[in-house]
Amino acid sequence: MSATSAEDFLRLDQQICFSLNAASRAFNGVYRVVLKDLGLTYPQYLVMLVLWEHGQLPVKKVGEHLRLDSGTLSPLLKRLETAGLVRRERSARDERSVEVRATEEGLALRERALQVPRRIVAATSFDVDEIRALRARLDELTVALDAAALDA
Amino acid sequence: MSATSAEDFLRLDQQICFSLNAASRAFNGVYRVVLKDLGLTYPQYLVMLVLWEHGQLPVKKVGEHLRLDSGTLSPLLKRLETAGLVRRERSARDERSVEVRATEEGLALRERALQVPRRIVAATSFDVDEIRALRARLDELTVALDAAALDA
DNA sequence: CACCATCTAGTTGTGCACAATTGAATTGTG
DNA sequence: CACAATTCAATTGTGCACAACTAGATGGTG
Repeated sequence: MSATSAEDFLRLDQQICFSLNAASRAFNGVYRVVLKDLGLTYPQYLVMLVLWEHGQLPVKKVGEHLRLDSGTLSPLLKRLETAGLVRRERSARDERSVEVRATEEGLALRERALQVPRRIVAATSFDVDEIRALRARLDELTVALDAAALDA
Repeated sequence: MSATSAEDFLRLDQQICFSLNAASRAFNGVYRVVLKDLGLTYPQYLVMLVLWEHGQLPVKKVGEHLRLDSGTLSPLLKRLETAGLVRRERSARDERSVEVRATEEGLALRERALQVPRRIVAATSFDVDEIRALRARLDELTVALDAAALDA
């Protein structure tokens, strides 16, 4: 009778998912506010972070950094190109590949973006160690979930 | 020189957001696999959970439970109605409101859904206390982020 | 009682995530 | 070298999140 019932599990799992989902969307809300000045969405900001850090990269590599595929990246990069922040050029060495890099305008945006992270961290009300611990926990979770998704 | 630079903050915040985002999407992936048999997406499953737990509810209340607005719920509920799982009826007492409830088929689906949570919890490789602790942490985060989003 | 602010769903439009497919280029193997 | 398998980006289609707006119903106030 003390065995955990399906109902208990249901409540429990609902809450962890709700919590994760809610936190993710709450983050998104804060980013939306903070990034509005820069004219970027959160996923676009992530792409710019990757380009600022690594310079020119093929779409494939950008996708590996962000765990995104071309179905998401192609239209996103096209919007960034329309906004004048990145350039896409088919690679001469491997014609399958498309190299992406920030334009001058895209590089200039980095200066204004430098204040973003501080504002985000402040918004969490967590300190560095707390964030680190939470991140580690979430990464464990992701590894386990990814492994589980492959089985079924 | 020991003050945390903008670059450090950038790296840190990038990782917490990456981690949260990745975990959220990993959860989604597991749910996609597990819910495929039931013919539900994860958000649809959440709506059914609410209806199973609370019975008939106006769209507004469903949205409050899930933190979703009519822009998301209206088409989602329409899909569930097309699938024969819910019914929508404009309230007689308040014509602004639309009452949503599970059909018999929708209620029957609950039996098959009872096994879902156990599989999800198993996929996390976390035990009950770990999940509870993580959930509490995420809820704190959400509260802080929501509060911060209102300021700006 | 009349009118205005508010509330509720729904719609429209934008952007993201992801599955599935396509087409072209490349690589590996016989 | 030829050809089959693989790789990469793009496209198509579905579904969700959210902002902005519409239309209709309701309720409070002068």
